[in-house]
Amino acid sequence: MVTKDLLGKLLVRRLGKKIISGKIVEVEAYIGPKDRASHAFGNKKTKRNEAEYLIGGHIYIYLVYGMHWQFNIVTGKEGSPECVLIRALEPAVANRHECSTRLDSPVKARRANDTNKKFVKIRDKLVKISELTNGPGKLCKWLGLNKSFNAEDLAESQRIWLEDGAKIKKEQIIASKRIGIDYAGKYWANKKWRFYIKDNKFVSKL
DNA sequence: GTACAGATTGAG
DNA sequence: TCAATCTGTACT
Repeated sequence: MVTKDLLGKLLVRRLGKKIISGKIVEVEAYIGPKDRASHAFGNKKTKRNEAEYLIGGHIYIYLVYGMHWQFNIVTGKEGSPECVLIRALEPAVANRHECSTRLDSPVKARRANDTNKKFVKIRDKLVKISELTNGPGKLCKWLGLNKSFNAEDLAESQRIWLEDGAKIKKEQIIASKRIGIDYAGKYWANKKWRFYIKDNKFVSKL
């Protein structure tokens, strides 16, 4: 399954001259027309979700709750609306002591061995690095993603792309229920299509 | 046209 | 616990 293969890969973003990246540590699969929780349930196609029908490797990004972006990677064939929601990243800043964001100039994180004690400054607020990308809305904010990235091809883009990272062992991958889709009914809501890396501090929820 | 719910987050 | 506030859908 493509979904699990994304775990451990590096999502790389170019912001001007700066390049920031994060390891994908949490994903959710949405498998198209049959999936009641998918935006493309019943082959539904609207202006919002039409990027989902592109060939795998494109980006599908949309807004929820009027304020948060959700970053998805399309995984299906053309016309086959399947995608993977990226729920959490482990930012490279966690290992490097440095960070840059579109929201603020680069700031050095406080040196500390424990990730939970490292901070970066965003809009004059200190944010725990471990709180930076542990949620689908948060990671989009950190990477400065918005509607303009919709339908962008990850293989062609000069501002965002994927790189291979450390391979994640099967034993390290946990499967669980997807989040926030109770409206889809028990059958679909209970599908274990959320995958995350065991013991990773950046996963949004246990 | 109006009403409403949602793949969330952060403040109080 | 709740407000923020965009988008598509299902109504009138």
